[in-house]
Amino acid sequence: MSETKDRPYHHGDLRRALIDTALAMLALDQNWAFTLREVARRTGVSHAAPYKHFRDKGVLLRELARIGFVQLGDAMTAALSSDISSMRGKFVAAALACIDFALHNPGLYHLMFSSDADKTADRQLHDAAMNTFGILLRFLEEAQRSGSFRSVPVSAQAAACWAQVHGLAMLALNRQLLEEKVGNEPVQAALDVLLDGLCRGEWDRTRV
Amino acid sequence: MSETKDRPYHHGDLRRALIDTALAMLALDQNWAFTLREVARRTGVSHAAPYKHFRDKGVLLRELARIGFVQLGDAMTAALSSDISSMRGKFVAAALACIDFALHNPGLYHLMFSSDADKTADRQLHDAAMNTFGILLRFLEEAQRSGSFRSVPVSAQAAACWAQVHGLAMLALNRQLLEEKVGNEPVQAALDVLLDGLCRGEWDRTRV
DNA sequence: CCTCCATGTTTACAGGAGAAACTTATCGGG
DNA sequence: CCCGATAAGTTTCTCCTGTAAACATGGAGG
Repeated sequence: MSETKDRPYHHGDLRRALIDTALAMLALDQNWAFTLREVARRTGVSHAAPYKHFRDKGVLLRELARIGFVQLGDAMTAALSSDISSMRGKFVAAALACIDFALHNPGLYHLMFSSDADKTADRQLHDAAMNTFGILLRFLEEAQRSGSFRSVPVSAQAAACWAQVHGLAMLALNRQLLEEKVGNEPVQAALDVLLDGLCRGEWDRTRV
Repeated sequence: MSETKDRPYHHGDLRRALIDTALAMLALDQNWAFTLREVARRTGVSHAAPYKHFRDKGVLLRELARIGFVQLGDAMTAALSSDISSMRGKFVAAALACIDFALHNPGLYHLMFSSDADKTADRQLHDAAMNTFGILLRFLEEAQRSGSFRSVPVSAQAAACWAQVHGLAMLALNRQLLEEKVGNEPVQAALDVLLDGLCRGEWDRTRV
C-alpha cells in the first residue's frame, strides 16, 4: 500500500513475481505439470493476469529456461574459479556443480533441456545456452594449453563432457543411478572414466 | 468377423491397437502432448474405451516405456552381435544403435527417460530397464576380460557409458548438437573421447 | 481535473482426464 | 435354445487447463 518502489501499476512487478513463483515451484517438484493457472493462483492474481506479461505459456517457459542457463553458468564459473589447482580437480568441481544445480532445481533443469523450451524459437534463450556452453569450451582450451588435457579437437571433448554431465544429471534426477545398477559412487566413478579419456598420461586413482 | 483368434470381444484386441497407435505417434513426434483421447480417436473408439484396458494414462505410458526398453535392448544386442571384431568397434556400433533408436522414436525415447514413466511405480518397467542396462554390463565385463578395456570397476564404466550415450541422444533429439557448438561429427568425436578413457593403451585416430 | 491506457478481473469456450451410468454382445449353464 | 452374468464399449458429466474477449481500475500526462 505505502510502497514507494517503482512498481508499475497495481500489483508491483507482477512479471517478476510470476517468474519467482514459477522458479520456486520448479525447484521443488520435477514432476510438476506446470499450469499457468497454478502460478497465477500462488502469486495471488487472476488466472488471466499472466497473459498481460507473457503472450502464452511458452514464452514464460522459455524465459524461465533462459534464467536457468544463466544460473547454471554462474554455478560453473564459481566452481571453476575456486582455488583447486589441478585441471582435473576443476573439471570435477564444475561437473558436480552442474549436477548439484540439477538436483536442486529438478523442474527447471528438465525444462532447460526439454523441447518445451524450444531454443530455435527464442533468440535470448539460445544465446544464454550458448554462453553457458562457452564456459566449458574456454575451460577445455585452457586445459589443453596447460598440457593437462590431450590435444584433440576441443569440440569433441566439449561434446563428450556436455553429454556426459547432462546424462549424469538426468539419470540422477530420474533416480536411475541406483546402487544395484552403477555402484555406490556413480558420479565420481563415471567422471573418472571420462577424465581418463580427457587427460594426458595416467592418474593414480588411489590418491584421490 | 470370421476371426478364430482369441480376440476378447468387440473390437479385437483393443489394448494392442491402442498401444500400436500410441507407438506410431510417439515415433513421429517428440513434442506430442500425448492425449489419451487422441489415441482413442485415432484407434476409432470412444474416449473412454481405453480406461477398460488401462486404469489411467500413467499405466499406458509405463507400458509404452517398457516396450521401448525391450526394443532398445534388442537394437543394442543386434549391434553387439554384428561381426565387428574390435571391442571398440562394437561399442561404437551399440552406442550409435541407441542414438539411432532415439532419433527414430523421439517421443518414445523421451518418455522412457522421463519421470512420466516412473520406474518405482511399475515392477515390469523397472525390470525391462534393468535388463537393457544389463546388456551394457555384460559387454563391459567381456571387454575387460578380453583385455581391450581397462580394469576398473565395471559399474563406473557402465555409469559413464550410460550417461554419455543417453546424454548424446538427448542432445541430438533436442537439436543441441549444432555445428557451431560441437563440430561436425559430434557423436563419433564424443565417443572417441569416452573410449580413450575406457580402452587400454593408445588408439590411432587417423586409422578410423 | 479528466482522460487514456497499462494492468488487472470476469466471463466464455474448446479440449483433456477421468468417473459413473448406460448399452451391447459374447459365453457358460440350465 | 434361451438367459442372465459380465467384459467391452459408449454417453454423459464434472473438474481442470489454456487462451481469447469484454470489462474494470487507477496512476500518469495533458
